[in-house]
Amino acid sequence: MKRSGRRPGNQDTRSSILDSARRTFAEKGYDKASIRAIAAGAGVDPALVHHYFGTKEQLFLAAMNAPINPAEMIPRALAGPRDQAGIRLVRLVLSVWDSPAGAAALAMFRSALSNEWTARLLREFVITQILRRAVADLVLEPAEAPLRSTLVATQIAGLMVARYVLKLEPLAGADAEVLVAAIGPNVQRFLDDPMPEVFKAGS
Amino acid sequence: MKRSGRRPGNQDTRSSILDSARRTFAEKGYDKASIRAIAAGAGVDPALVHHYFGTKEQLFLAAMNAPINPAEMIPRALAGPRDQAGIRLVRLVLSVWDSPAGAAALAMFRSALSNEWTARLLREFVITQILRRAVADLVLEPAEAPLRSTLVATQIAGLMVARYVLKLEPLAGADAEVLVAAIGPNVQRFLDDPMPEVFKAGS
DNA sequence: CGGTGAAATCATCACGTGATGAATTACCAG
DNA sequence: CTGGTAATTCATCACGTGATGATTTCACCG
Repeated sequence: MKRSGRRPGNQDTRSSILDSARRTFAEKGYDKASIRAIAAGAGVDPALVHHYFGTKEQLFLAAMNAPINPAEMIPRALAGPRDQAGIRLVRLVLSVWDSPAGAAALAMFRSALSNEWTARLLREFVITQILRRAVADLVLEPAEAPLRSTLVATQIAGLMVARYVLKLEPLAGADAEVLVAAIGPNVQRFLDDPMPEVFKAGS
Repeated sequence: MKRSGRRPGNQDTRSSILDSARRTFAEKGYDKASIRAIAAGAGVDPALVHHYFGTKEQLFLAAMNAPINPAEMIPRALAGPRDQAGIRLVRLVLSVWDSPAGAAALAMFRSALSNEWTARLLREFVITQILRRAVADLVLEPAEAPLRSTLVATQIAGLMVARYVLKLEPLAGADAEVLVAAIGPNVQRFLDDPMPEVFKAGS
């Protein structure tokens, strides 16, 4: 009367595990997303998750690898008049995160806020791939690029926290273009506005 | 050969537990801050923590109650010329969080990013005590106050995330006044700048 | 028809968590 | 000196976690 063993049909369980992993990581973060919950979300035994992807870290990396590919969308933010880069940046961020494909990005972000090694992961990813590779190009004075790009990151991260994590109303339910129009110019000013003369005081 | 029972000396263990709780909550967040770790930080048995404060939630609330009292510092942000409120607000935030007393606030913030009920806690606290009670007064047009104040919250939250949670350099190590000068004006613009005409598109 | 390897499940293990109740000790009033 | 009460510790419990190894079943190929 045992019914172990292989189940008929489904040969796409591997990718359905990945889907469930992205969804679960997105709404719970890395720590609180249990392998059991991910397995249940895919209608599958927890051990099977380990069978396909080894450890939990590897599953997380596998879930993040495919959908996060900024190399394709960075040019889209750079193209166009330079004095509207801030607006384009905010619009790009919102369009990515509001789309279903943004679940993976949201997963990584939420995880980075509560877990140490995912935070390191995101930090290095954001710094090397986004800030230094894209935002820094928008800054005229190279010496100011590091601080200016982290200031931009400040506004973008705050938007994501308020809208997607804390869900502060009415901002969380606001139309994307309203936010683009309201926040974009401020991002632009982080890129352009003259820096205070206190600039040399670094660390 | 048992050495249970009461220890000599120390009658201030209760407050030392609270101290350890604030420190631990601040650097780990609500979930990852184990009662065992808090007890160890105070050099005390875990059961004693339950003895003084009942459940973990009650301990968290007790640890947050005392040091978070915005009623005293809100007037400080409101006083002064209205067109520099943004600068004063950023300066106030940084001064609070950079001080050792800011550990409790940091605890609440980090916890709100990873835990559901602490998020609700902070959300309602921030909305009712900070935004509606202070920031909203700075907005000229009352109808715009809700959105404008959450926009301000966006920038403030992003500053805290980047500086204290993700620790993005060079922003994390930057001098406070540099950030005040760079970010304050943008906060001010969230209060003053004309809103886009797309405004009616709410939820 | 058979058999080989992958897919899937079951039954655990070791561990850390929050929490509880009993036992032990120190302090203080009488 | 003697109770009694509060402070502190010990020994657990029940639970959820990530992970492993054995075992069973299916699919496919010859």
